[in-house]
Amino acid sequence: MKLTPPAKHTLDEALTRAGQRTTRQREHVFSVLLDKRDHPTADEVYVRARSTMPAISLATVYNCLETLVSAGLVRQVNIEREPSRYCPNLQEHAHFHDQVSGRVFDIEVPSDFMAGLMQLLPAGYEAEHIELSFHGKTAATKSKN
Amino acid sequence: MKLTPPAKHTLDEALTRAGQRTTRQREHVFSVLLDKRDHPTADEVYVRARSTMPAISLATVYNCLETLVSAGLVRQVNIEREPSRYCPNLQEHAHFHDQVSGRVFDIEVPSDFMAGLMQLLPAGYEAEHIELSFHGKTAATKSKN
DNA sequence: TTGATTTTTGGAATCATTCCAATTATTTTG
DNA sequence: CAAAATAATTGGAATGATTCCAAAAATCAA
Repeated sequence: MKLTPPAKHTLDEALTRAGQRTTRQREHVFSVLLDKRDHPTADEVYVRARSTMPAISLATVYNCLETLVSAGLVRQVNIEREPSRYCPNLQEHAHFHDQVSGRVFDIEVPSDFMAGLMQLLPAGYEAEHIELSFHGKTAATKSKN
Repeated sequence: MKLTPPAKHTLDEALTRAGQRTTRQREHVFSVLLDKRDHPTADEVYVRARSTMPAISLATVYNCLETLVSAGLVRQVNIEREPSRYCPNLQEHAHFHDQVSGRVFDIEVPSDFMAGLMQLLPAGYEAEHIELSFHGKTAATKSKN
């Protein structure tokens, strides 16, 4: 509901670096994402954001998310053509999409591993970003994001 | 424009196995995909299909593509929330998305490699399908798909 | 403060895709 | 083969996530 000082600092700095202002709404949307580390859609963020900022609009949520993404603070996760999801986990990682519950889980990937994937590329291809996602079922869908 | 006998056989068999009929339109859409091995969107398939079957409708193209995908003959490729693309390359492979031209290229992946990726999954996660895509630029965007 | 620039906002617009009900094609059965 | 049953095609309407827009509000710069 409220940004911790270091988070606030990260936000301010990233926004400034991107030439954007820190606004109440951007702070709030960022805090919503940090607060519950799952992978909410814009609409879910909207619902959560409104619980403590009832006047915020959906358009603003979209705007804020886009700003946060382009400032490099948040990652936009697209799974099959479902609504985009947003996650504040910036560490390079893969995703697991539970085909039953629809939920998305972060999968840690050794830092050098992704780099290794680059070897697959023929000469002339320069990837600046790799996306790796698994689709299947979880034993029980036990954890919480 | 016309299915080769082996392709026709593959199609018939896969459709029958899936409990679906072989129709003129399904054959045609399949042939359109085989004819030019790029990664067309439904709309592009529609345009190509119409050039030799002017009466086919967009809804039918969507239906046929969905049928072919579920029959396991065609792979649906989703890149960032762009319109779905379709590719008849069934071999396990990755994709490279050229951020400049928007084009998608197939990237071959050693057959055992994908299996190796499974090791990244914690216990309890069972992936039945892995998606790997690279996003970046190509040296010159020289090839043709 | 004044003006200039950004943001926010609600609603309209967009666009890929799906849905629908009617027609047409294909298969099955008698 | 004809008739009935089933499935596929079609055009247009509906959907739903996202973007666009123009006006109002907030923030910053001078």
